Amino acid sequence: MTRAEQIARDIEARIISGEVAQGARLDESALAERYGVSRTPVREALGLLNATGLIRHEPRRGVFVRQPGAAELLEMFEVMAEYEAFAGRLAAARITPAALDVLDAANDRCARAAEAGDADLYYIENAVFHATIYGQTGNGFLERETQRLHDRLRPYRRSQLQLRGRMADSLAEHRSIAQYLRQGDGAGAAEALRAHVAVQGDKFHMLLRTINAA
Amino acid sequence: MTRAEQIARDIEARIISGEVAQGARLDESALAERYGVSRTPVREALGLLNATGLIRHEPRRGVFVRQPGAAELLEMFEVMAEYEAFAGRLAAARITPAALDVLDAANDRCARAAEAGDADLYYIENAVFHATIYGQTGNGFLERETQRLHDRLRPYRRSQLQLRGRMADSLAEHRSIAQYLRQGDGAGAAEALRAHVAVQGDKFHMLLRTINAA
DNA sequence: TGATTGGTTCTTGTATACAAAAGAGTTGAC
DNA sequence: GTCAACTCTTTTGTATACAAGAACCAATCA
Repeated sequence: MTRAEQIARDIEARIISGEVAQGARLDESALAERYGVSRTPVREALGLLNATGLIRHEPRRGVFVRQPGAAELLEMFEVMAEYEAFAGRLAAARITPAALDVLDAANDRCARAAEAGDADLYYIENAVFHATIYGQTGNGFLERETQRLHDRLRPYRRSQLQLRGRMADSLAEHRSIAQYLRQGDGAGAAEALRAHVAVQGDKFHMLLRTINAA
Repeated sequence: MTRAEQIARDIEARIISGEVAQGARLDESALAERYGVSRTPVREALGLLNATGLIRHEPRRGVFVRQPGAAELLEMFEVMAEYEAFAGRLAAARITPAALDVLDAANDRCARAAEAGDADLYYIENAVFHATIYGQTGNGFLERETQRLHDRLRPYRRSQLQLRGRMADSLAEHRSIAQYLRQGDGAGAAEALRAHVAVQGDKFHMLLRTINAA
């Protein structure tokens, strides 16, 4: 991994964690000094982040942190739900028995995490569950695009788990989804995944709270 | 527009036009000399293209043109059809009367282009038609993502128009789609758009021919 | 007193120079 | 004769230096 990529990862983490505020300007020289490198790899890193949409680059002006607001996040979740539904529909027809076992194993680990109340661990296994479905669509392009948006929404999806009882509900939905996939029911899997990801009810308020906290 | 962006545009055009071959290595120094600049803006430009997926950047190895093969193109079209269908479903509920008029106007211009057998003009108006739908989804994120994939598939969608009678068929489909949207029939619009974009029948062979020609 | 214009300073965009790593070719040993 | 290691070349990754454009501040004029 090149130096620029490391810096990009670190800046990304600091933005997502809220350490650098919304709309803040990222000064190249300051970042260069912070990471003990020249401006060149910093610019490279900012270019990478610009591609992911995490920052906004205004020519001759500078780069600014571009945290999406509530409206844009809802838009992104709306698209994410559609991605998941589509992936589920394809996966239902194409999934392998081995992958179904992987889903069950991930759900079992989710169950243990839920019992222990370990949201971090739960989220990791949750990510495995979803990534496995993406990988079973038989469509590599869809897999990459979906994973990309999933990664981008990670901090917000993760915050949903803070909701009381959400981990148990989420796990139950996972079990249901796995069942649909096992039965080859594409429409069922699609609808279950759409509902699983959609921001509705209490999840909406939790999302707002997450945004306001940052 | 900065120098790096201009160079990125030009390289992109040369890749899409097939002037630079699939898998070819893009030499930074050579490009710098070609455009009469130093390696720095060239690297910046390659970074931009890397983000769009048009080139593949292997650390310490170099950058290579990454033209998608038939399999990946079919994957991309499969996702594109889903995007269009989703956009259509949303737009059917949210489209404005003014936008419906824009669709009709674009179709009228498409009709004139079809009569004149002008595939270039047809494609331009066709792009207006689709972009209008994207813009009426009420979801800015979806609009940008869909437009991005549309742009990426542009050369291949365009080549479909070379098919005998395809312009007339495409126009009829446009009329039908506009009708569904006017009636607020989301499911109808979604299916019509999916079928309109999907690669099937003769379109499949035309796509293969386009790939082989490049 | 307010607005506009000029200059100054700060920041980004670009050029050049240097370092490090990967690949290929050659040479030597088994 | 073949394989491996070493060196040399090529190319990328990084640092430094320079140029150009934008924002800000002050001074002057209306």
